[in-house]
Amino acid sequence: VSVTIKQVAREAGVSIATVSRVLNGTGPVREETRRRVLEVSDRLRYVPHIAARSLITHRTQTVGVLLPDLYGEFYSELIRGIDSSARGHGYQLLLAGSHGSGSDLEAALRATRGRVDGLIVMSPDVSARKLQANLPAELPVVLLNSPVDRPPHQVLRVDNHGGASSMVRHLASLGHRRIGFVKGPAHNLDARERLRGFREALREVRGDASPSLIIEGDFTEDAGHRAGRRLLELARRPTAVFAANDAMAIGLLSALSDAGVRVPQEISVAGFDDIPLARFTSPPLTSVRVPILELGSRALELLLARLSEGGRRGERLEVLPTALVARGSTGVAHA
Amino acid sequence: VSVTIKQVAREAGVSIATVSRVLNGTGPVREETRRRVLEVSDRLRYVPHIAARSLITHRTQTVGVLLPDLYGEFYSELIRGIDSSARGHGYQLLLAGSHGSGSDLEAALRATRGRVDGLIVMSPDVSARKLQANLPAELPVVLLNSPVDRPPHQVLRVDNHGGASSMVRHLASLGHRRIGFVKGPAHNLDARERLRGFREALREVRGDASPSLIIEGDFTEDAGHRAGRRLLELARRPTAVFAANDAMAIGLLSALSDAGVRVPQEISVAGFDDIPLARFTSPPLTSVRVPILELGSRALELLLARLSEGGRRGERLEVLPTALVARGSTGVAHA
DNA sequence: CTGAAAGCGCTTACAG
DNA sequence: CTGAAAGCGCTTACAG
Repeated sequence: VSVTIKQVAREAGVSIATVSRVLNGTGPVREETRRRVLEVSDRLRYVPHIAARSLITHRTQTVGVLLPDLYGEFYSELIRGIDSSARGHGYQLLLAGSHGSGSDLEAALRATRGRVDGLIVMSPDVSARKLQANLPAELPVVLLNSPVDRPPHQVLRVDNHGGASSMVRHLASLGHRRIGFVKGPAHNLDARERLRGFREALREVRGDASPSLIIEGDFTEDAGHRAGRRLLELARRPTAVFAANDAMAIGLLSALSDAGVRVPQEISVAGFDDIPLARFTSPPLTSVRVPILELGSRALELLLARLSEGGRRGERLEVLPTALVARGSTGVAHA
Repeated sequence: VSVTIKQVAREAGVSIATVSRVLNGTGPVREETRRRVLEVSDRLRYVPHIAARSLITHRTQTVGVLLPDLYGEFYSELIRGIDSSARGHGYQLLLAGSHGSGSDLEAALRATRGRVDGLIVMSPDVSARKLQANLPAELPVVLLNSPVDRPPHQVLRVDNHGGASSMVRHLASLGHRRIGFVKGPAHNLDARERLRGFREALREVRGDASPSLIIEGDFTEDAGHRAGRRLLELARRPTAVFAANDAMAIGLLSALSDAGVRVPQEISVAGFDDIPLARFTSPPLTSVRVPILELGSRALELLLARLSEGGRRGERLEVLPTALVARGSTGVAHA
């Protein structure tokens, strides 16, 4: 169907080896020959067959991206970061989402054999051991927010703990001591680290550590909404609520609005991630900025570095800083 | 590095042809041979090299997905729909976003040669002619919301026109006649169709057709915010505003909230897309439901159908219906 | 039921 | 500077 190198060679009156050399810029070629080959190749709209090439070169110019899920703005930003960086370096993206269960991850991993040069894997939910067992040893891998941190894998993390702590300190500086927290999924590393940061900082500022102030959640708007209702039923309401991600904070805002509770006059609300939408909730959401786009592009860069590394070993763990972004949803504690 | 079919064959004491037959379930094989090959292949953790296979079979089990952009919830939902459907059928996704300009699209298209069995292309911004010229004739293609509708390409569309009209009728039924409209990007087909639906329905209900009620926009929250401010400066404010997508409606809500204008008491606000977040704005956003997830999964199914079609020709244009979802952001006209 | 061989579209030593 | 040939890891007629 498509035009092959053979046709270009015949048409240009040279061997396929020469065509290959011209197109790859390898080896010496007479200028006139070069021009002729290029002219024919353009005219025939020849595009090299990558699969054939990669069989020999062992390079596919493709990066596999395995994500636990694809729901929501977080992932689209992450993918955007990876994609824009990949594009810049001439790489394609093979995407696989929703490997919720371990066997899905394994299947997705297997399916990438021979089609990618490296892997970016985000798997905050899977146990470290399981992950280790499934990762192909021969492929460079960058792990995002993963519980694994031993070589030979590069790990890129977000400073979840530090971000959560600084939010608590921010709230404390506004006078809050009774602070509700809406948790993320129990097996999710990000969620656990955020909870840990919350707890430690709360102790530091001598906040109220009542268990009733900590509500279950799963990172969805719905969970935030439910958590909001539960918190409102408390005998002693918190003066502020910190949700482990923005989606839940948005659900929280919605529940408070439904109940006629004013934010931040009666209750302050804070989130985590600082998704693009956070600026546009009412009131605008105070959050912890996670450089999602950068997380994606940096992951790709680390992977490319490993690809060209050739055995050299560098840092294995990199942590991206977070930043507190104070907006209208947090204010001084009322009572 | 990886184990090849040759190693499996040697280890199992058979020819590579036999290994191939066993693994693909083609051709007759003695049960005992079969078992032995399977045992060895499992033990060695053999995974066939897809690139090598696809060189012969001309099938890659991969679908290329080309999107104009990756920003926001719309795209993550769309990708999620495509991905979940692809996974179910054993297909991988090769993703390329942000082909804003025509040459990017062409580059992205070329890069897919030999690595995909078919293409899902969303390109509401590019002119029909340009698109036609670049699409590989030999590859099955499904076009999403694209201006092209002539064979041989399958086109899947969302009923933008009908959705916009029904929103106008909804607003009219609440007594609104002075309705502002925030446009999407000028060259975007979805945006144009929504505007057209708005205009036609507005005429139907004898609404105010003042040009000052139609504001420029580009589908971002920021544009919605700016549009909100502009509308508030009008001598005669509209009693309702219809944004061409939810992101802009959210920006609008934020601008109104900043200005202390109550929604829907003073102004009704409506969006388009019904992204997951629309339920959680305050007040919850009235919108037009676009089945984004279904758009993605349906696109993949249509593509797969074309792949197995073998020359048979079916419907070439399919339009997914939209649905009005009335929530708290729209109410009866005040004055 | 099984194997030897051709061939998919490329790249790359090896000669010349 | 250029070409013939080997080979990447597979699949698939063709024999037997």
